[in-house]
Amino acid sequence: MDDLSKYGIVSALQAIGGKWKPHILFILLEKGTKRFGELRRLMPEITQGMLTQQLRELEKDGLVTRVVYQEIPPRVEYSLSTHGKSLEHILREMCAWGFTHEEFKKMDKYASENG
Amino acid sequence: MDDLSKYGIVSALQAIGGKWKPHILFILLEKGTKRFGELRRLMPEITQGMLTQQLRELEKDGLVTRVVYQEIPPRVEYSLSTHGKSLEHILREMCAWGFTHEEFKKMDKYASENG
DNA sequence: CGGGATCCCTTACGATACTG
DNA sequence: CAGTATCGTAAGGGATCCCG
Repeated sequence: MDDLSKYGIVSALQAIGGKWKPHILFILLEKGTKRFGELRRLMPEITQGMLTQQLRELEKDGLVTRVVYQEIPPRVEYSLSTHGKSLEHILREMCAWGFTHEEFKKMDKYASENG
Repeated sequence: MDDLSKYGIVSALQAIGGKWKPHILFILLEKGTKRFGELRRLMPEITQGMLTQQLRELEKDGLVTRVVYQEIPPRVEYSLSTHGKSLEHILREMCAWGFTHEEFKKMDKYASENG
């Protein structure tokens, strides 16, 4: 690994970073194909506009596949692309590290409060 | 992995995300202990203030160890803590995935431009 | 149902000047 | 040398309204 390592990680962070993308990716990873409305129900805090925007970015990055069914009422389904699924291992590792990090911070706080 | 997976990843992203932290972590990972001025020279684009802020946050998160030598002129050395080193595997995987992602985007662009 | 458009706020980031 | 303080800008995120 050379001095340009950072560029790879910057690209990765742009693809999966932000407030909502990890959550969306995990849902599609764990639960498979979902409609727009289902995603909204699974993420009650997100607004319609933000969900649309995040899905568009994930689609543009090739991580999520969007399928539109020309029906009345309209139906749109989202799923992970093959490329998106290649993130599974890294997402799970980040998740695991994050949990140990939370534990570490609690212990660290305890240590600093009690010597 | 349950529905709360996202929390781990949010914690991880807060610890290593942002414009500068990955670069700082990679430098300390690859080159070992560095003084403040050395870090500045290795990252010419960052301002003093930002470097200080990012290092403080990394230190607060327990990823980076800061050692002050009471000398004139002052000397301060930064290095990865044991906990910080536990990020090595994940950082390298993110970096590798990021590079393949860049290649994917180029191919995807080519495909969309040429059928 | 699944959006798009607009406006607003907060946070991240950055430039500059000053200091023990 | 290794910071701190202040101020300004850019980007991310959010509320609301409208639409085929």
